[in-house]
Amino acid sequence: MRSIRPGQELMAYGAPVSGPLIILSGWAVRSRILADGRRQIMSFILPGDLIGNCRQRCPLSVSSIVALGSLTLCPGPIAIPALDQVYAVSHALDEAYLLAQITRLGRLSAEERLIDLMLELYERLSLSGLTADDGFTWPLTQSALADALGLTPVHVNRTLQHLRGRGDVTLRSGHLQLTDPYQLAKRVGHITARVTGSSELS
Amino acid sequence: MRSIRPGQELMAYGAPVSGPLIILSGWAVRSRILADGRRQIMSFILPGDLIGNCRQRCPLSVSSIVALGSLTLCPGPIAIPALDQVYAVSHALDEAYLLAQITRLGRLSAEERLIDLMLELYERLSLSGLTADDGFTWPLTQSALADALGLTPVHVNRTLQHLRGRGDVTLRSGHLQLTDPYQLAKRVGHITARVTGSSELS
DNA sequence: CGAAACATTGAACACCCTCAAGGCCTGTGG
DNA sequence: CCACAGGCCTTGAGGGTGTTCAATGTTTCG
Repeated sequence: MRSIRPGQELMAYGAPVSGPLIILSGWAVRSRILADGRRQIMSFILPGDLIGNCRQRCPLSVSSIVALGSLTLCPGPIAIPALDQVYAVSHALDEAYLLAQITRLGRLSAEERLIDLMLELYERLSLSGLTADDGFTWPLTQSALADALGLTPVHVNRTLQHLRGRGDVTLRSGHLQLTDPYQLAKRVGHITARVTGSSELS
Repeated sequence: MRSIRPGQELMAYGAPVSGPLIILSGWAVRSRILADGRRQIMSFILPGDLIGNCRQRCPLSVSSIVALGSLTLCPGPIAIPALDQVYAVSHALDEAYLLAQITRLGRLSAEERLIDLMLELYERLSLSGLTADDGFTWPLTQSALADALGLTPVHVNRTLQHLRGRGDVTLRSGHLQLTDPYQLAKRVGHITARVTGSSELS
């Protein structure tokens, strides 16, 4: 098990991938920085998630991975046939979340993007039992949210206030509370990721 | 080998994935349609590309796949250990292209998005020998481009004319010609996808 | 207690959208 | 051969969503 400090880079863009890691606690982001400093967050990595899950020889990282807060992680087991399915499902879910992110950025309004992302995080954390009473720990700054949603921090702030004003969410001191997740999902047309026919998840 | 008509759906969203397929000729798109009719194209599928490349049990499709023009394809070989690496690299490249798409949609301007996508398609087709003299067949309507780039067809049209006006590209009758790919790549900070340490690609 | 990071607010502007109309090209049928 | 229909592309004018710049308030932490 390893401990990581806030802001530390777990994996650098273009660097060789050493091996699979499992996040035990804390959040991280997969991101890319453009030449002029613009940053795009591709996806969020939550407790229980697997990273560095590559099958090709000499894999290179296609994104950098940065710890949002303090993080603990441990090496993932390799070459255990019984875990093939777990790795495969994990990989498929990762892909599904990337597709959801593309749809958010390409076709949703700022308000829809925020709600849709909150619902995705809520569902993913629920699978690990990290939610309680439709709420969960929220370590994201508005600036990080902006980089994930393709917006500016200023506009994220205004959109958040709009959501608070409508009573859709309660967000303060690192905790997000969804007033009515089902109703929100219906409003923005949010769909839950599903990658296998049977109901075996994660 | 199978032939597919223009507009035909190869794979439906949420439907079981039957098995791997290889595109022999023609282009297709991975897309998702929202409840109100908005469409987002996640990625383009080019000749030589592999689809339905899932390892989990009972895989469900997380996007629908639609033929852009006429298409020919054949089933991909399965359970041949020697091909594991090919499948792994194909999968890694797919992921890299999704990340590139996320960055395009989240942080690039309309003009940058267009150029960046053109360069990606150019590079991918080059790997299959489907380009000649910095140009290639261009089967995309402006409407399809808009759905891929998160823009409206009207604005795609205006942006294209701007590019033509600057002499960056020549686009007419189904053929795209890049005036100076290297210069364009430099201008928008485009980076070529790379997923393995050695120089074995595709 | 002071500094730094984060959140909030206002005003002006830009990029891209919407709506609507017209032009071009291709294939089809009379 | 011509008329017509249906995609697709093009163009204009006006409006809205989100940006930029800048300043102030708030929280956190050493």
